[in-house]
Amino acid sequence: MEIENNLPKTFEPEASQDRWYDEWMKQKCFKPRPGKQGKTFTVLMPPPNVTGKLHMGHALDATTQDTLVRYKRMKGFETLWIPGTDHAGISTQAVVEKLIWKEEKKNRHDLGREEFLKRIWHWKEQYGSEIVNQQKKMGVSCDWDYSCFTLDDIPNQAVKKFFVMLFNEGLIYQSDYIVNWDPVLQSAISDAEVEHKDVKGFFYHVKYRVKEDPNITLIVATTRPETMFGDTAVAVNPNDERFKDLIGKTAIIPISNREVPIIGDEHVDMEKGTGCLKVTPGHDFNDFEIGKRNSLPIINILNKDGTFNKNAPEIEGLKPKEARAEVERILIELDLLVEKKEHMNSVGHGQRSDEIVEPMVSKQWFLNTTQMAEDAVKAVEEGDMTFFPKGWENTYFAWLKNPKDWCISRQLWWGHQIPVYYCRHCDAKWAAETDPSECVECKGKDFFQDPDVLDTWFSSGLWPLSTLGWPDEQAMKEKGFDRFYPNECLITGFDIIFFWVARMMMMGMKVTGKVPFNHTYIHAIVRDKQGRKMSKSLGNGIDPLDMVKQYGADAMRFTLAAGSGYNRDLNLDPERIEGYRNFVNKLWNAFRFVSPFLEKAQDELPVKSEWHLHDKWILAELNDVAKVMNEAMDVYRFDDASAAIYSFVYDKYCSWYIELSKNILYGTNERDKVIRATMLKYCFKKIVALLHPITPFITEEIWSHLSNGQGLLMTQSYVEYDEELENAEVKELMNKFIDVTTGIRNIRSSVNMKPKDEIDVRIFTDDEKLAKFAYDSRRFLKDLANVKSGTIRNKAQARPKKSASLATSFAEIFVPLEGIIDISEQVNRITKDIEKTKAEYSKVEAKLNNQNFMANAPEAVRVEVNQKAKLAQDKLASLNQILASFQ
RNA sequence: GCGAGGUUAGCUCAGCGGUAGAGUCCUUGGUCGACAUCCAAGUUGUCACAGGUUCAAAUCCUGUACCUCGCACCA
Repeated sequence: MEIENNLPKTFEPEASQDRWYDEWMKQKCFKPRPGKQGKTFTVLMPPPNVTGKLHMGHALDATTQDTLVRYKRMKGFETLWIPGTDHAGISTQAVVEKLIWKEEKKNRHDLGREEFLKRIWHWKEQYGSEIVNQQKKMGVSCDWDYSCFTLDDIPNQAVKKFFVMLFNEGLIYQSDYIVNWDPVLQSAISDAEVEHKDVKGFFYHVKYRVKEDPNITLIVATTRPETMFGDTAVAVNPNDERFKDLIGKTAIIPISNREVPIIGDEHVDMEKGTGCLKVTPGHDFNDFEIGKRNSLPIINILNKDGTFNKNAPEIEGLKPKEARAEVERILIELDLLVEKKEHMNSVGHGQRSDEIVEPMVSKQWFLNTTQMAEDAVKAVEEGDMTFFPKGWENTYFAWLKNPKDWCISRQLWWGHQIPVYYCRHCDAKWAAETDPSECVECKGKDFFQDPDVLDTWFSSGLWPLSTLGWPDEQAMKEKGFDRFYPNECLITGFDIIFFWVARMMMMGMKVTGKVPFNHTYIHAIVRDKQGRKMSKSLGNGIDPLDMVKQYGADAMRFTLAAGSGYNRDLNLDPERIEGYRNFVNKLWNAFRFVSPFLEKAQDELPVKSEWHLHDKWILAELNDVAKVMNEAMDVYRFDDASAAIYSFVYDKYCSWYIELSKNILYGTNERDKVIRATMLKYCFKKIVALLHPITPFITEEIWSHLSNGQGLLMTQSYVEYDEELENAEVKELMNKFIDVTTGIRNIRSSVNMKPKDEIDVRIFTDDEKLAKFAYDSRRFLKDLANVKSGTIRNKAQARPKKSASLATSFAEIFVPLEGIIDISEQVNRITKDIEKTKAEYSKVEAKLNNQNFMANAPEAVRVEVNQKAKLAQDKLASLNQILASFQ
């Protein structure tokens, strides 16, 4: 029979991807639709930066979320996936500033705030949607109508409302405090944005004279001698016998010769350094605390760009590194430097700028998070929000159980300007949700808004609320706030557990009293195949769009899903994507095989009495896969789900079911052909449904050929486990049949037979069911192992002499080839197998002889071990039979 | 310093009390109507190390070594 097939030989992803994405959009498949569960399912996409380009982390985010969302949608939940983008204050401002500098050699101050912001908005309109288009290439099925930008009207309102609320409660306050100052951004940054890196530096021992007693010099140890211009005390431990008497006296700072008090403070560690500490409250976190305790003055010696100011005249205008060298030179000149030795120092760097941050005292806005943090901890402890995998709650707790006030002001222009107003006339200071027209106190018109903007994470923290319309009541109604809040699940990486997850928890609970989401699934960080972080400097980045182009979005997605379980690293090797591309193609070709027979297939399964054993078997196996996949998806084990369907498609459906079907489909019995075609089609529909959440494009493509106008696959029901289809007996029988077939192939291979050499096979078994089934299946054995003829007898019968042979625990297989085969080689094979089987047997035998085992092991285990012993014995007996046949 | 995770086949990883698994790689053999992005057969492991608990340990406990990652400190 000639088969006509105009389907391409390999799956062509690109055309399929665009076509189906457009179709899904056209049919509004991404919009929430009430389903049979009668419940909603909401997922919030971590909003990528508008400056962003899709990287592997995003691709993983997109894959896990889209897989989950498509799954839940098919399960019949009213599913909403909310997309959006983040204004990402610091990085966006930096990107645009750099661009303007490159093109016009102007900085933001040259342009002025208003003009600069106009430029950023312009840039955002032009490039900000790039990442969205890239997400679409990956097939994400979020409801784009919900899409939101953190600087849109509603998020703006949310930020102001929340700010004013907490301001009026006294939780947001302004204070002169020592903060991490990023000299490149010229802004304060939060503790969380500081990364500590080890830097090689020096330890300096410097002489400080004592005014009251010229004979005494104090040796002060420091890593930063240049900051001595900001010293306002020298501190020793009050219990330190060496220096006790000096407390209350006066030290003279080198170079500037300024006089400062010598104080006692418990913070000073007698063991460390020289036991004498220079105190610089303006530029060191610990010293700031010492200063507060001892009412020391603060001297700021740095400009906003990190250079030294006029309070350090000898090094004014220098950068810290140059200043240090200069101070060192002067100290040597004055013979005040006692010692300089190498020292590894961990120094704070700005996360965005990668520049050394300088502790500096300045007026900033802080949010007191003590109570909110406590509530957020409690919510997880009491199970209102659960982490998957659970271990990540430790990271969450570590941050929230030791809350520090959060510095929320940034000296930037791009972001939410702090809604606090100052009256020039009467010194009033107030927070307002809407632009005020007059001073709240004196009704004067001469007031101004605080120039700072809020930390990006302040608006991100309100994201679960603002994306659903809060605080605008009309918008909340339209977007279904009451139905979709709390979200069901948040999916993100562990690096932003405290930046984002913790803050959403705190802020969401503060506003609504309810957690913003019930689950947090923390996925892995994508690394290169050697486990290194992907970075520009290493050049080891893998561009997801390249991969999509090369292998298709489905292959890319399957790879990421298969790598996503409860692991924290995902080491990605492009070869793996290639492997899964092959899988996608395998599926395609399986479909190509089935497709010519679809005409014959009926829509309904035939009555059970017409099911062939193969049919019962494949339906039972398919049912198992459905069970595994449902269970795995529900707990975010995308790896288990992927593995289950992968092995089903390859090892069950293609290798056996399709192969066994050929004889029927190319045979003469028309009724059998119809049944088999129907079964193949039925299974294929289930396979593509099961796979659809992971590989949406090819499955939708194949479905379009199978569906007979049932609509799109993505709107179909997911495959559920069905107890009726369980069939342990059939599975056991098929497995034995597979073992026999494999055994025959094995024998063929061991004697180097060509595939086209036909053979005669003698099978000996006492398993009557198998004997009957194998006999009935003789035409299939011809196809599968080129068996021309053979016999099936019970083990009481005599074995053929000198045959290539093999034994399982339930059958012996002989292929008489006397004269052709190398007997000694066959004897070797069998002997080796005997050794192996003996070893297995002695293991179980030891258990059975162990009285403690028999007394303590559970019944089920004992039965199992007994069975194993019997199987091993049976196999041994068979092997010995075979060995005897060589005599 | 505190905390979390890891160490299983050459590579990438799953398994987390009852006979060591997958993919990939490798070896051998295969062209005829699904697929060479394929098929068949095969090889591959002191489950880091040392103790302990248990009838039974890759799996639980303790310790050691090495690797990752957080957090803190750093005069």
